Amino acid sequence: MKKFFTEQLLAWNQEQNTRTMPWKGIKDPYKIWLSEIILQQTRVEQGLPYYEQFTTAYPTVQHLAAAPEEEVFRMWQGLGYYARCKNMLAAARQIVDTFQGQYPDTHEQIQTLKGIGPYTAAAIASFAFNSPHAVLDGNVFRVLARYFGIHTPVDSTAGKKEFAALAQSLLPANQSAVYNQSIMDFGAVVCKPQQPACLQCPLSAKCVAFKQQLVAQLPVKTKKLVIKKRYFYYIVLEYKDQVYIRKRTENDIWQNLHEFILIEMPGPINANELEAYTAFKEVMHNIPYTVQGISPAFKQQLTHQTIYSQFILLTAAKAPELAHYMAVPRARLNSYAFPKTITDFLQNKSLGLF
DNA sequence: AACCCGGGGAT
DNA sequence: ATCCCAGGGTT
Repeated sequence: MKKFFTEQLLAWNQEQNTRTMPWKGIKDPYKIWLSEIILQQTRVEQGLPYYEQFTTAYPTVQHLAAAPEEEVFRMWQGLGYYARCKNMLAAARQIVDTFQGQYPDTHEQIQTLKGIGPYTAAAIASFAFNSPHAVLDGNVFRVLARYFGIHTPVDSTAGKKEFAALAQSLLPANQSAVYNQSIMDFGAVVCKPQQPACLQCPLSAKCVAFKQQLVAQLPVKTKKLVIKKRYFYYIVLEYKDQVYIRKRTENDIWQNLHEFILIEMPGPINANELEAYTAFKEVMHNIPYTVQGISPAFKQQLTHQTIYSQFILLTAAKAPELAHYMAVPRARLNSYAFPKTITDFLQNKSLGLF
């Protein structure tokens, strides 16, 4: 069963796999690494333009390591999971500082880099160095759960161990790069999450889930998604063509991105009445201002949160003294990274203010 | 072990 | 709405 699996998978790859990606088949560990970080929990189509931008702007790890953090974050803007960006930059500097600019070539060393876990270490080790480590990503979990009929939840510790051992046992040690590439492509193209192409699948004859009609039930996941709602009211305070922003530093969404003066409310309010709230008065207590306008509400759906944002535009009558905020000329806002909901606001010309 | 972290496409 | 995407880090 295992031998059939590996043989058929490699045959499918050779005969039917037409999936193409710019990083596929390359051997430069730096570019492989960039692609892997960008693609963590991110679809290939979404990550593709970012990969092109990063490899163009930073063709080597030395270029990336020397880049200003703000510039790198700006390039990452819109891709999400911003800790990846922070860790990527840290890893680039690790490589330059402690590995003499030479990308580490062993699985053990690779996994010491920031932002590289079991999956990414195996991917780089196999793709760049043909090292015999099986990748275990969402595709692999799904393909193996179905083909072998495994009901162990993939989001449990026991499941991760079981699937990791199975994946490793299937890996032909001298073909780790092509095998790892094949199983992920196969999961993305044939053994898809919804409506997999079982009738064209070269593995279906021995696929447990197919034979038992359990394809839709596998893989098993236990965690349930809880989505909380949050209500953000942003004060866009201007003084002499400068706008007040700050970097988010809390353990919360959008860490290291920038924002305007935020007042978060426990529930929705009428933005026209924001001035009456204590939180607003505390921020604006000795700043004379006039209201220039109030934006429509922006809604952003994240995986675990729904964010409702509204922007109140104020002009200060004298220079505001605001701790923790910096005054930035409007024309220079584009050198800072913002969350999607704020870039949406900045691009909304209906208010005529930006 | 449980929880947190974005944005977007498909259904 | 719900799921899931070339997952990793923190608590």
